[in-house]
Amino acid sequence: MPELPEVETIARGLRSSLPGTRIVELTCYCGSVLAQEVEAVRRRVAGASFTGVSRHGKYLFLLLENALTLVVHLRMTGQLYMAPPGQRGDKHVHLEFILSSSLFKLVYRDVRKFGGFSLLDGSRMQDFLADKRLGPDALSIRAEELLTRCRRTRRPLKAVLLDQTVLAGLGNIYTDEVLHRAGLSPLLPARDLAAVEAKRLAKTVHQVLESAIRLKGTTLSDYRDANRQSGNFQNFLQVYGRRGEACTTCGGPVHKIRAAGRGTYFCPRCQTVDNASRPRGGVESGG
DNA sequence: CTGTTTACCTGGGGGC
DNA sequence: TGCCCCCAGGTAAACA
Repeated sequence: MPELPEVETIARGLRSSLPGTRIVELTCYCGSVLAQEVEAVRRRVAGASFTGVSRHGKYLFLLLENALTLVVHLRMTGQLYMAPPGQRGDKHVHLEFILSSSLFKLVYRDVRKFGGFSLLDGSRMQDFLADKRLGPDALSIRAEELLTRCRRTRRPLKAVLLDQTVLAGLGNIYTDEVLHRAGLSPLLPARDLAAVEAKRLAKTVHQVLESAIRLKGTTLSDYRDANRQSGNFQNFLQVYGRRGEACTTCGGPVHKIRAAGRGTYFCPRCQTVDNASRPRGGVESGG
């Protein structure tokens, strides 16, 4: 599941090769991965050069000349990678950008076809972002802002961290890993978060994401980077996918529950709602 | 407005 | 070998 570290890894991979290359032709094998009509997209991008690559949360932005932007979301199983121009893809390849480069083409592959592209012109970008109501990027959010945003709701922390309008970039895997390392229960009502906990939470978010980026993301099944390489962070997961195994902190068994509609892994001993280190009921002074 | 549930889509795994 | 069923989950839409 591509989350922030996976999307960032792809962005970095593309950024080193894509800018400066020109789109010669767009071949579409499945129209549903394009938000707009296929022929309209083909006509508009043909001949345009890539100028840059950026990211916010799990959204990837491929910048083109003439203030055109291709917004990409990989959802569950989307892959965006460079491949030799002559390489033949399988039935899950839905989009191919034939480029001016003789070295590679840009390929979109997606087994479940949840993800896809939207072509926007400069004037529509703000509308797009406003419509998504994306929160601040998880890599740069500050503790004070995280605290403010958490205290707006009684929903459990798990649901709040997954909510892209609160914080953009965390998905199911990294949310569980962050909560475990921060010693916070996924079931804790976000409104009850103490300031000291928000500080710890923000710090842990940054640490986990940066560590995962260094290791080029987590590959459990489908994820591959822009060069089709697997990530390595799956070897460092503390709780995700480890039901019944020993907690790396206390040795107790990792539990799996359903929270916010998602499979949620955590250690009830290390991640309690009644955490003695957490000031309760607004007792915390200073405010 | 808030919070929860469902649809989208396909492959993989268990049971038989 | 193969059929049935369920599960995985990011987001949007539908729902209470």
